[in-house]
Amino acid sequence: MASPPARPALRARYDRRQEEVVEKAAHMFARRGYDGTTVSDLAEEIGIAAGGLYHYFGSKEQLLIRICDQLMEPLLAEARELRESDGAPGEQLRDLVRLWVTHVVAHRDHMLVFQQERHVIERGPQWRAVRASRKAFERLVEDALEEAADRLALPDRRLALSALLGMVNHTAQWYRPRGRLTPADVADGYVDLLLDPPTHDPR
Amino acid sequence: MASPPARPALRARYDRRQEEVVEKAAHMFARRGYDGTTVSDLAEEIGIAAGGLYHYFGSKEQLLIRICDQLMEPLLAEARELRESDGAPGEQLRDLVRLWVTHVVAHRDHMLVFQQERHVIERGPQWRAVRASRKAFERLVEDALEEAADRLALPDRRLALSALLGMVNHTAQWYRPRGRLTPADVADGYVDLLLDPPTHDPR
DNA sequence: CAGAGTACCGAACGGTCATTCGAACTCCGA
DNA sequence: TCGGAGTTCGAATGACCGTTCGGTACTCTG
Repeated sequence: MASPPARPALRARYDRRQEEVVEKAAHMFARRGYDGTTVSDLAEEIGIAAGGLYHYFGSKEQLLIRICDQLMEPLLAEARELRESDGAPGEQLRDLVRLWVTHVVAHRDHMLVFQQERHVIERGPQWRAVRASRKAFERLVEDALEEAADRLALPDRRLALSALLGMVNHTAQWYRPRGRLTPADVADGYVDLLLDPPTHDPR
Repeated sequence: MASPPARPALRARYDRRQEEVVEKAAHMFARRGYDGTTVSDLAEEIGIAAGGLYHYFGSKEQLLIRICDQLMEPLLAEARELRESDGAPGEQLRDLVRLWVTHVVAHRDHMLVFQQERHVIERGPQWRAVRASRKAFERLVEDALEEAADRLALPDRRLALSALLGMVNHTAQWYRPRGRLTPADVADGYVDLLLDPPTHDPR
């Protein structure tokens, strides 16, 4: 991998191209799998020779790391921001899940890759940052659940957390943008499952 | 791949060995990924030379197919049996989810492989049977949800189905047999989330 | 114990793939 | 228009891996 160009005018183009590679790679990895996609396949999709890709990335694995980073880092940042904002503590859970589902849906390919390559992510020191991001985010969700504990439909909070993680992550596998549900609809559905029905409802 | 031995006395040993290969393969595939596990790795784990494995399996992919088949076929069969049994129609959902979670937990490695290699399963005619099993099973779950529709906490049944699929499948990723929750506990938790609280409860 | 059927070995093969690298080309800045 | 930084090509490389196959040792059967 070459270092990025020093001249600012060229730097922009370089960054744009690099971004294109990440995006196309995420799409192909999601469809055919990481190992099922050769560097040549990817290069052909971009429109350059295989060797040319290494101008933008040091290795195939670094590309994969970048995909996962781009997924987790902004999500974590936004979630932290939300957490520090004021707002009814009980309603933070709903906002968090909305943010989360929206993110998953907006980066479906990244998410599918992230899930499919779990075994790679779990091993190796080069994945430490990605693992830390995921852990930190899950911790935020856990805290939000804790704050809504008195309204939780499930006595076991660990189980509630696992259930929520399962539901939201699985969303990447079935959600279609042109469907009838918005990401917020989906998120609200999940939260409604987790929380007891409002008490002001007389039967 | 050689044909199985004709002599019955040897057939038993052959079958046992084959089963051992499937089990060990599922375990390694779950941990290191399908592509991350070489045939030599697997052979070493079994304790024979790489070539020797081909005595029991035609190819690495056939082995993967077998793993997925062994996961889905018994599950589908048991689910169908349950469905045809008598029992309160409303309670079939709970029994089905219990059966399902128990199965997922008992075959965690198979399940993890099944999820991780989704992109392979979706392609190619040799995977048709596996895809059909999964589809049929999901259909059974859908029907059970339908029957419990009047007690569902979520108006949107498709969303409820997706949520349930997400929760249960995700269970393979966190459940530990030595934990404090039994599979039935977990299953009941999921069902409790999906169903409205019982109406006979006076506040 | 003989010999057929069975299990496994171990070396080799063919193919694929990530990665490297020097040359060639493009295009910006002066 | 020129020089050089930046970009891409294309061929080569080296490693790895799934699979094959002929031979060997083992085991059950009669």
